[in-house]
Amino acid sequence: MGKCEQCIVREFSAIKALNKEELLKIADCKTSYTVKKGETVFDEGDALNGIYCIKDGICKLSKLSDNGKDQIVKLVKKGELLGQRSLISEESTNLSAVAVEDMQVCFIPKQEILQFFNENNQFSLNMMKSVCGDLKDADDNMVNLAQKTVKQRLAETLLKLEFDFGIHEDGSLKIQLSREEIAGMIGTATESCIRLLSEFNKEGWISLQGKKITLSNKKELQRLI
Amino acid sequence: MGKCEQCIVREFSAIKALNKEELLKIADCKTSYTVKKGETVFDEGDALNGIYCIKDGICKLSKLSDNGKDQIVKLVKKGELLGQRSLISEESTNLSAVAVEDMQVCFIPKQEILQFFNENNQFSLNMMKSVCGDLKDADDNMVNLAQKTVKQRLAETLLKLEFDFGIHEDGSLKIQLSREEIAGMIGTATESCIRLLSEFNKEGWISLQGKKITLSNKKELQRLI
DNA sequence: AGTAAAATATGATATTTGTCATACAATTTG
DNA sequence: CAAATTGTATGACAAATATCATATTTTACT
Repeated sequence: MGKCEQCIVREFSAIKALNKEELLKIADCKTSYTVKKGETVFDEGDALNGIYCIKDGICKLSKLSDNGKDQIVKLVKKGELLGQRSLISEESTNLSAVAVEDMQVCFIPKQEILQFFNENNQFSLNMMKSVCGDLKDADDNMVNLAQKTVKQRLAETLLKLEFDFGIHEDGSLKIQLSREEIAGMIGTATESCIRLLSEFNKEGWISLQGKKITLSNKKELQRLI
Repeated sequence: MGKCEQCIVREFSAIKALNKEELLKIADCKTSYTVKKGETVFDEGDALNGIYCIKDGICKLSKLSDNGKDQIVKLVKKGELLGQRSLISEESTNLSAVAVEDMQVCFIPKQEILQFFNENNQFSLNMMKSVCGDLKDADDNMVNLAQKTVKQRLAETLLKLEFDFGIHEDGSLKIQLSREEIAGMIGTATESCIRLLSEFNKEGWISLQGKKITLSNKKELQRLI
């Protein structure tokens, strides 16, 4: 079992504030496992008994709306943590987490984390900063959802996906989402999303080959926003 | 100058974790002042050198969208703090804060707060919880904006305004917002908002007398959602 | 009080977006 | 491998919402 010292999560999350001793502690109590694409890490309403470190893969945080559609609130990728908000608020989750690609995660029990909060101030501060970052993103997102057209939101989302997750050698987006998932991110009907992707394709701004999306004219996409 | 001990902000915010000594410290360095309705506490992009305690009044946190409309992200009322996110993230603000009614605020310099973060763990925890609460609200709001109709959002917002700010003896909402502000909360055009308010009025679900709004059939409003 | 400015209200119309129907392609399953 | 299921695509239409125009009312100002 890994000692957490080399873990990527240590580079990108609040965990980086932990010292060797503390790392050994979580190495000792953590549970590692795999979550296959499409499988659920936790569900809306679940009470979490700890947080998840994402060693590899990507998952979507989403919430089911009354109309039956799943709104994707955030994509979380390797190096990041999952479940902090619920742990801090001492509430059950308001979102569900489902793997968008195969994931490697480690579960760390609540007690350990709470102890770090009490003993390691830098850890608390890092965690706070991370939540604040999420809050800022959420605020920005709210404004986009409220004030921008679906077309603008799609263009912005595509650019953000490329920025956040990168591209393959052939130029296509590394992250592969279904049309339904993209629609769930921008807050529109799946059909509208498909239609707009086709339109972008016809305009030559993107190119589509199956699930693969390549942004071929980012300037034009940027101009839309 | 007050000693902060009796201040309402101490009841409802992270400040409640501070002991007498710490309270005296902020009492010593704080600046109290009044912000008139319509005046700005801080503007999007401002670098804040501290946080604000709201002793009285209400303000709106909003963000200007590219289309020139102001999206209201949150209403903040007496007892709450303002500017924590920017302080923690060490970034300039992403939102502007404008008084919706006359406010009494106290400004506490950054250094004091940062010191409390280092020395008072409960204070940090409280602050974290508060930001997490904001994050949860923002997530919920995102889903509403993305998945619900304007009509549903208006109904929900009206109910929430009554819940959060209460009613006068005559039953009308204590908080008075312009139609434009309500539109900015639900993310729609001012005209659409006015039109729907008229419709709700005709249906007998609410009654309008100038800026005063009374929810006369909350069941029906609830049913809409 | 009287005028200007701003906020509210409402109609007419255009645009955007959602919904339903259907076809086809891709993927999964037995 | 074939059948069934799921995902993608597109058309036709309906519904929701924005925009523009124009009254009317309220508020602010000297």
